[in-house]
Amino acid sequence: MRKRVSIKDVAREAGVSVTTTSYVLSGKKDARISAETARIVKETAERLHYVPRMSARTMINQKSKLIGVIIPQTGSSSHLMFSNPFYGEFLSAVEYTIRQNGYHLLISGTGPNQDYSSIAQMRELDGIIILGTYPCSFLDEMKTTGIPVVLVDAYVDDHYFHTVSINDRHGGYLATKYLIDNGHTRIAFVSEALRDYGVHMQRFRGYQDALKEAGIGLDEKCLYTCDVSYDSSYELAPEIIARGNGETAAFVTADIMALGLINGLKSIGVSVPDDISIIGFDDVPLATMCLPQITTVHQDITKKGSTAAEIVIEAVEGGPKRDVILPLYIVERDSVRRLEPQELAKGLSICS
Amino acid sequence: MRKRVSIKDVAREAGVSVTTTSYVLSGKKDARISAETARIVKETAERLHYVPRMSARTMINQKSKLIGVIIPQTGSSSHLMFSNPFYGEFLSAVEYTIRQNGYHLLISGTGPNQDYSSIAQMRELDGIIILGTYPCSFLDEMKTTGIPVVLVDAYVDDHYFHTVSINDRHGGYLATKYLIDNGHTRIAFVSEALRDYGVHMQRFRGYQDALKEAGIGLDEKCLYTCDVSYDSSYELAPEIIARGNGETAAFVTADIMALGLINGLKSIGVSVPDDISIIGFDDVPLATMCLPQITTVHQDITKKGSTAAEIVIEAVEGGPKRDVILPLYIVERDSVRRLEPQELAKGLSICS
DNA sequence: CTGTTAGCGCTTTCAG
DNA sequence: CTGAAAGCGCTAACAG
Repeated sequence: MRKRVSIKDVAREAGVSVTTTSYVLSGKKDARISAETARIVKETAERLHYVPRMSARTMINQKSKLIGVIIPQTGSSSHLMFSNPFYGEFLSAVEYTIRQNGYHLLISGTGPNQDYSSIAQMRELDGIIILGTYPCSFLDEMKTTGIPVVLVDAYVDDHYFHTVSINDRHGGYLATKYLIDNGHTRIAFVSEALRDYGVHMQRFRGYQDALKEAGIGLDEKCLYTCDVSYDSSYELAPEIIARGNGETAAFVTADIMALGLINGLKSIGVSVPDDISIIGFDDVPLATMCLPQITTVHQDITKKGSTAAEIVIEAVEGGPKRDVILPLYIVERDSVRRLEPQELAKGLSICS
Repeated sequence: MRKRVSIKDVAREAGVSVTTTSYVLSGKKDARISAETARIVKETAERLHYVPRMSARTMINQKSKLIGVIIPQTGSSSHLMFSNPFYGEFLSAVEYTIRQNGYHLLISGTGPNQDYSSIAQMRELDGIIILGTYPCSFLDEMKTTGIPVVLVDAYVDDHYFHTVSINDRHGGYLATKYLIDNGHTRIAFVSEALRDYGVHMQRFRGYQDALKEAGIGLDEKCLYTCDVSYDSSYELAPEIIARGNGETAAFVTADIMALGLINGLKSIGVSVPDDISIIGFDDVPLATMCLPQITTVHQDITKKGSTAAEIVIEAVEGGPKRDVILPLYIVERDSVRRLEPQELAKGLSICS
């Protein structure tokens, strides 16, 4: 391998100084360079396949043109959580938007001995997009870096952070209300373990709101917890039946979990929606690929990604604090059954 | 924001020179530094929250500790192809392995006016993992950068590139043979448009091999093409039926397509496996989340990712050329039905 | 065992 | 309109 061509080489070859070369190639507006010189320099750079090194530029500009994205990891293996298709779709939108603006994407999980603020500083990230909920200490560390951060799907009230989210509480309300409007009164709530500032907590509040509005008391026995994964919710199915609370419906706070539950239920002879109705959340493509197709709360994941990306970039370039809330609506499909009045008292037939 | 602390600050604060500081912090083995000095320096660095900047290191070492991954993009929107869960799982494994070795992941698609070799040089990537098939001109450009490249799922015979793959031809053979062994003789082949060096081409060869072995002639009318996406294969369903070739089975070269086809068929009243049997390829988690669960050719996607990652890292650090072929086997599930002898002549009942 | 110093490739005053 | 030179943060000879 021959040595890589530097700006010096271009300058020498073009017969001008490095300054001139730099001016031409970085397109400085106030550089009074003759058209002819500029042409020669550009041509020479092209001919030598000159590509400026970001590392050198970064040292000077204090700008790396790099955006970091933090995606939740699976607890067990600390692999990135791409098992939930939500993240792939989100990332795809972020990458596209970022790239259109001349940035690149650094993607990294964090291990026990490597905190992200170090990675951020080491790589001199211009901006960071954080997906999901993290301990306050983690976010405080991020603040000390001074790097703009966009929080996605986290309820943290701190002026430092930009946010993009949906109204999860309202979403939870809509989902639960939809079940109630379809005649259900015994409604299970299935979610990830509730954490402060987390989306599931908010969806739970919405669940409570709808119950309260309908005059239905909250029954702690109808609350279930599992990981946000297909397998975990699949395995939850027998427990729901075993507890025998007679739910006729369940609000499951992520489609991937809803699908796991539906299939888990199916595997023990319980049919959705015939025996129990299920409504999900997210509206990932998966929701229409299965049987029954999942009735769910729709959010625009791609839009969430592109919005987060736009906001970091704006922030990097000095933009103001932004907090965006994206819309939400119910998509009716086949996993919820209308319960007729006479069935109300019966409860889940399997348990009778 | 106060200015970021540099190695100079640490040196001054610790009362030693920058050299000493550098030696201590970058853990040079041959540095004869007194234990006491080392302790003080480390402590000071800690106290000042010193984090070395990679950009400066990169300039010196010519090593960025960055690995680039190229993921196929959707033709239409040039978003990363995360709609196929294959890529998420793959990426997840790469990221994890890379990170364990002190590298980070740069992920970027490429647009029309931004060729990847420029990105690679600009970011001074240490290594590159390329997923899928690209024009030779693209690969030739990569070669000129001198950066180690691992090709995943591409059949390019060039000593420059490391490769990790599976025996796609054998996989295609296994899949087709499985259908034949189950009594099928009219077998459709559904794949992405065949490209030289591509995995689908190889799988097609395997399809031919099995047909030939069984003395079944190749019928061009039974060859179908669509995008590697759920929607695209969903829409293919009516065409397969309309052509009226009487296939009793289909080998579909990706699970995501197989699922789309199954559901597309279902939507027009054709049942899998009752009316037509389908075998997929990949064994993504999706294959067990649907009904019927998809009989498919299993490959270990996570292993593929971690292997690719290991190979780039080895290559970066001067390792030899490697070509790894991962194993493959059939997973029997519910999308293939055994065809009884008397049904053989009948063909697809729908078309009769 | 530790300090001085010369760059790595690039941008940017400041002089011509 | 163009060039010389300083310096971003860090490492690695080379001296002491």
